[in-house]
Amino acid sequence: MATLKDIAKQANVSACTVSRYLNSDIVVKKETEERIQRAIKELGYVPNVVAKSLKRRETFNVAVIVPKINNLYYSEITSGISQTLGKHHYNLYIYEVENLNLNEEEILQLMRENMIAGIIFIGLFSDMSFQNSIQSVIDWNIPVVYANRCIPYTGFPLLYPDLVQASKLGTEYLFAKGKKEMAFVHKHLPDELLHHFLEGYRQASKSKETPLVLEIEEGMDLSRDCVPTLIQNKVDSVFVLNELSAVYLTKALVQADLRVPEDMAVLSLGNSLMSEISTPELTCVDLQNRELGSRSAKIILSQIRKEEYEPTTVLQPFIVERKSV
Amino acid sequence: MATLKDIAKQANVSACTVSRYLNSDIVVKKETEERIQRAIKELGYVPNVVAKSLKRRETFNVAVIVPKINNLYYSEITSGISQTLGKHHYNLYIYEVENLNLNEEEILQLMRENMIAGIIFIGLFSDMSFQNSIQSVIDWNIPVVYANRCIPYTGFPLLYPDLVQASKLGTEYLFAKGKKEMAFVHKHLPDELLHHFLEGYRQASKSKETPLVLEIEEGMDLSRDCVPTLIQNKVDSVFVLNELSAVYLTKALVQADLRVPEDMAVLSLGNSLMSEISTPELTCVDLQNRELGSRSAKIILSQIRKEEYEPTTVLQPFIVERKSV
DNA sequence: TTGTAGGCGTTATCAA
DNA sequence: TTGATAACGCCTACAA
Repeated sequence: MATLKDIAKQANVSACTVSRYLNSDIVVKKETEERIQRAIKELGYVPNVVAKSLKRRETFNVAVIVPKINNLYYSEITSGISQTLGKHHYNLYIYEVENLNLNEEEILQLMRENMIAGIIFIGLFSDMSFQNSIQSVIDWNIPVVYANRCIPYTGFPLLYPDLVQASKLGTEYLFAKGKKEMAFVHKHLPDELLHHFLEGYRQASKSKETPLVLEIEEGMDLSRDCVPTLIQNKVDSVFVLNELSAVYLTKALVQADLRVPEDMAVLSLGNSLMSEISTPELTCVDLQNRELGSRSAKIILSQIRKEEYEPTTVLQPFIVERKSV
Repeated sequence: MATLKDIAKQANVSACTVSRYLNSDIVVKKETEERIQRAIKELGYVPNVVAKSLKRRETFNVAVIVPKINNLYYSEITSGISQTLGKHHYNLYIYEVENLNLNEEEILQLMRENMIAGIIFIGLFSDMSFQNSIQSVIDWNIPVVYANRCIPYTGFPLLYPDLVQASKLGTEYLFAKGKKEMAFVHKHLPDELLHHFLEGYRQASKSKETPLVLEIEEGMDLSRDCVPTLIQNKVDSVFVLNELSAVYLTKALVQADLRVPEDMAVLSLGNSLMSEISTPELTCVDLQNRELGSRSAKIILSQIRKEEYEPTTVLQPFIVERKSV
């Protein structure tokens, strides 16, 4: 394995010159350049990024901490990150929390050991729990981005979709389609988040009454536990705040011989392939997950380069019309 | 940022001793150990893996080269890899070829620059094209695993599902369900692979006649171009060799007022969430993608550790019964 | 425009 | 059981 020194010797210059040439900030003589080029080819030289990282005290590695990678919701975000990072020649580490069995402290220690250039957290730690490690991250001065959760903390850049707007758009859309009585269905959504949706509903409906809110609990049978409740409450449309649940609920509705959307409209939150392959195809509120990832990566890069960046990025959702509303 | 030396000074030992203690191959005196431990705590020492890598000339980073991460087929494999790697404290780099705009040579150069401990290719390069770089990989002596494509090359470990068996199982299953005339539907499947399926069919049907094989081409409308062909050929069951296509074809069949499975059974290849949320839920041949990933990771680790490993791993598929057959 | 020398943080070799 | 010393491959003052 040839090193810089070998190239230098072969080209009859000093290692320093080769290094300068490769990092091409300062110009070298044309003839020198040619000799170096030839030596590199002849010896099949490949620079050693690890040595470079050690010397420069920085790597080109960005870590993404994600709950689960085989989930279209997260993998869409991740793919956006990957795309932007790749364009800028940064490498992408993936850490699936589900598989890792590490607590936050340990994850952060791992980041530090590996001289990670920046960390992108994709919404996963319960907000308060992460609060504990914030101090470490700040002390250590590692660029961090927190994507996909709206938490009130402003110590590092946040990116998330405008959930109030998502709710408002969705609610307006259902009303515009002639629906009178809507319900929200969600799965383990913390109160803070649910609150955004109720606020959006309030803005759109201009009514003081709160709509029915149904939580899907673990092991619940939608056909038995959920559909009857909706019917009893004379609900004619549901806004399901979890895409997969929207798909399953739609299945349950169809099975109960309800027509979607005539008897019951279903609006799903999130626009992955799942909504598209559901039957009927789900109309949904697109949260722009890929864009979220891409922007997260850009902000991490800005931080790494000590450039300016937006402390908060709120993405605007939009409706994608299909056949379930 | 405290270093080994700082710890050594604080604990009144040499850096060497601290290093030995941390890598705990050789024992140190109990009293020394305590002093070192205390120093580490007091100074908040975190080892520097980059320096370690440089010195030891090896990293703990494994790269996965994957066509597309936001695709359940690949992300299931990737997640299996991630899980196994995580258990052994290896880090996972992800390179999405679709985003990378790099040719093989460049990818391999990247791997080398970063001193990657091993590379897992997930079926993506057209076989012959990858053939060109094989020599580099072998020369460079980087552990490599090639997952999810059955190619005849045996220079490095291969893992793939038994496609002949998948086809045989599927065919037998369709016949067992009383179907008389089946067709294969695929999308851009190269002839070598298609061949496996025809072989499996032959073994299961014991007939010399070849079944109808229908290729879905780019921009094809399934309802218009595919369903009529199936009907004209009096086909009563299809084995779709691509999960997403199976979902869409099922949609088209239902739209054409065919009953699935009574008029036309659909068997899908691959068992991700997609088959499960399709309507009707798709019976499928599970290719064990997560297991494939997990095994790939294990083989990479064996190679890295210079242990023995299976040069070829063939995973046995199995039927998952749902409602489309 | 180019070269010299020292060090990034760790581990390996050898000696004590 | 421990320590001194020299690398690993690269970058960067500083000097020429």
